[in-house]
Order: sequence, then structure tokens, then C-alpha cells
Amino acid sequence: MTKPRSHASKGSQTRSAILDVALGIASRDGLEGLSIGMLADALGMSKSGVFAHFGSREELQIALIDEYARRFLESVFHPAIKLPRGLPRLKAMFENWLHRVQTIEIPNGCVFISGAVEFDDRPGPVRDRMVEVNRGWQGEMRKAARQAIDCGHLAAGCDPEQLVFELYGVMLALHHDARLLRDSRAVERARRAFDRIAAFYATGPLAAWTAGDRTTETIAA
Amino acid sequence: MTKPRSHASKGSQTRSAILDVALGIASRDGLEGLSIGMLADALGMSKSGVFAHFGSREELQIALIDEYARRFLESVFHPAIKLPRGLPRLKAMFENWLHRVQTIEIPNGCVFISGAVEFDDRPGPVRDRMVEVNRGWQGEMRKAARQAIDCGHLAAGCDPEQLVFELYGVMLALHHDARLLRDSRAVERARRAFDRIAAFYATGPLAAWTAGDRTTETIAA
DNA sequence: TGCGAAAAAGCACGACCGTTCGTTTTAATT
DNA sequence: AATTAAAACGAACGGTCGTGCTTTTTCGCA
Repeated sequence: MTKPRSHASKGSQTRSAILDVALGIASRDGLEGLSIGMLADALGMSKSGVFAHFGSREELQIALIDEYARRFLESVFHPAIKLPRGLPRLKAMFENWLHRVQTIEIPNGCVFISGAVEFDDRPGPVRDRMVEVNRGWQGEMRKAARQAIDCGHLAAGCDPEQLVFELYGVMLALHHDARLLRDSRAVERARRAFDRIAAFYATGPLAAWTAGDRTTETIAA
Repeated sequence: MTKPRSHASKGSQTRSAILDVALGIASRDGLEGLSIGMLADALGMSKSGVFAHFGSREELQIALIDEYARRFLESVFHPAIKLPRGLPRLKAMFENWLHRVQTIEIPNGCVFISGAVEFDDRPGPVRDRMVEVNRGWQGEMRKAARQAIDCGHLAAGCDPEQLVFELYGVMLALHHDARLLRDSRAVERARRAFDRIAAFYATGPLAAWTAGDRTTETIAA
């Protein structure tokens, strides 16, 4: 009977610690830029000690994608889903996303973006997981957009896929300008772009929410 | 037998050949994913033979950025600048860009995008050149937008920086969806996004060009 | 044709890579 | 406290990396 143990075993504890440190490194240097040796150094552990927790570098990368997705959804999606369907929820998803980008991803980098570029032409399980997680998030956004249309908050002619495409582009441009060009005005431009997109797809002429009503905090119930 | 070529010495000839092959590899694997060893293999040369042409890996990467920029401007910017200032030129810049993305960058990858992600947190001469080249292109787009405003083709209230930010986002989203998610509808979405942006910033209400008047060819004089 | 220069090759180096394996230390269960 | 399982370590392996140094081949020109 070696199992009836509370899941706070030493192994899973250190595994979490490894993932935490590894996420910091992978955010800056990418999933391919992260090596087990430097990770072990950063942890004060031996290479083989770190390695044993994952069995292979690929498994470590996949575990990192999962952990990053978990944190992303926890800070962006879960708080927003408590709000009523339609525009409020969709807006919260964007605002929480923007808040996370400002506080975490611009300073530290984003695994989804660097990973997308690193693995878009590198077939294998890592790429597959990357695609899966990405489709999941875009799917949630599309669903929220569809609900906003059903609620009459967005025009019936609005294509959810088109809307999500444009919102994603805003975030990618924000990352690009803020991180590569170190342009601090990028956040403001992202907000304005969102306003314009939302206004365009809103039911009434330039209706919906205005440029006032803003926050830098996570929006939840 | 062979014609007494102009001052294209053997050295600069092979240098060009190296850059050509290296661009193909770097487009797929990124500037950091390109190694001198595999490059030499792909060329049927020795490592040291390739190395000697650049003196260091960093210099090779910088040379690649310059060469990529040269080709980009040649196929996107130079044909467009022959058109009259204002909306025609701005539109041509976008259409030529889109054409290049479809024919070259979606199949092979884009050094600007992968390089931006790879070096956004890695200070040094490579990053500096990356920023320089990127600012140059965005600057040209802003200038074209400003001229379109001066001509009265775009609304006076249009902010060129905002416009370029949004156009860049469209291209980044296109790359993302087409390359990572292999979504063939991404090109069409990029076109629609551009239409919406242009329509919004146009002088009259939803004036300017419509969804007709399209081409998949490079626009020049 | 021959000669000097340029180009390419060959070789070696230290560093780091992911991974394996046997050992030792630490934690968990009797 | 004793026993057993889990966790971490340390050394080593085969590779690849970028980069020097030396030698050989090739080119350009008188």
C-alpha cells in the first residue's frame, strides 16, 4: 500500500517548483532556448535530478505549455466567465487579457507567442499541443463573440472568426511593439484598436461602450 | 570560356550563395536555429569555409537581416513608391505586402517575425539591427499614411501610428493563423480586416475603395 | 605560364547539449 | 527504529556548437 498519500509528496512539490522557474526562463528565451542544464543551475539542482521529473526535454516543453495555459486561463478566462454572457463577458476577456499582457507578458515574454513562432514549422507533439491550446483559447473567444451576437450586443452580420482574428492581431502587435520596439504607447494603441473593432461590430452606430469606462484591474463578478 | 565577369569576384559570389541558402534555413528555423554546420552541409562546403565569409555568427545573422530587408523592400516598398502619393500608394504597400506573405512568408516563414520574438529580450547588435530595420519599415508606412491624410484621402483625425499599429497586427495575425494553425482562410480575413480599417479611417462615411477592386499581383506603376 | 592573393578545407579546442546509468541521500511506511 | 520506495546526485557518453589556426586548393592577373 504505497499510494494512499496526500498529493503533496516531495516529488510533485519539486516538479511544481521546476515548472515555475522554467516558465520564467522559457518566457524570455523560448521553449527551445530553455536548456535543462541552465534550468538545473537556476534551481540549484543537478541536471539529472531535473531531467528525471519529465523523462525527456519534449515532455518538459509540453508540461510548460500546459502550465502556461493553466495560468493564462486562470487569470483571463475564469474571472470573465462569471460575468453575464454577451458583451460584458467578451469585454472582460479582452480587458483581463490586456491586464495580463501589461503586468506579466510584456515584462517577461509570452510562451504562446514565442512557442508559436518556434514550432510553426516543426512537426511533433510539442507543436500539436501548442496548436491544441491555441485553438482552445480562440474557440472560447469565438464562443463569447457568438453569444454576444445572440444577445443582440453585436450585429448579426458579425463574423466571430473575423472578430477573434482581429483581436488576436491587436495583441500580437502589442507584444511586438512593446517588447521589440520598447514602445510604451503600444498599450494605449491596443485599447483604441479594440474600441474601434468593438464599435464597428456593435449593433447600433458606434454604440456599445465608450472609451470611458476603463480599468486596469482584472474584471470578475 | 566564361565571360570576364564584372567585378563579381569569387568571394562575393559565394557570399551571396551562402546568404541565399541561409535565408531559406533561417526563415524556417529562425536566426538562432540556423547553425553554421548545417548551413555548410546544405551548401556542400566546409564549416570554416562558410565561417570565413562573416567572421562570426553574429555578423552572419546581421547580414541575413539586411539581405531579408533588402528583398522585402524590393518586392513590397519599391514597386509601391512608383504610385501617386496617398491612398493608392498606401494601398499598394499593403497589397504587395500581402502578396509577398502569401507567396513567400507563409510557406517559408518570416525572418522579421521570428527574429523579433527571438531577440526582443536579447540585447546586442543583432537586436539593434532588427529594431532599426523594423522601425524603418514602420516609418515608411507611417509616412505613406501621413501623405494620405494630407491628400485628403484619409480623415484628418487619423493617427498614422495607430493605423500602422493595426495594419501590423493584421499581418501578425495572418502569419500566426496561417502558419501555426494552418488556416487557409486567414488571408481572406486579413483582407477584410484591412478593408474595415481603411473604411474607418477614410474621409467619407465608409467611403474609399470597396471590397471589389482587388488583385493578387504586385502593384506597381 | 607562373606567381601572389584570395578562398576553401582540415583539424582541433573547449563549451554545452540531452540522455543514460549506477550510486547515494532523503522521505514515507511499517 | 527498521525497511523500502522515491528523489536527487555525479560522472560519463556521443553530438553539435562557434571559433581559432594551418594547410591546400583555386582564382585573378601579369
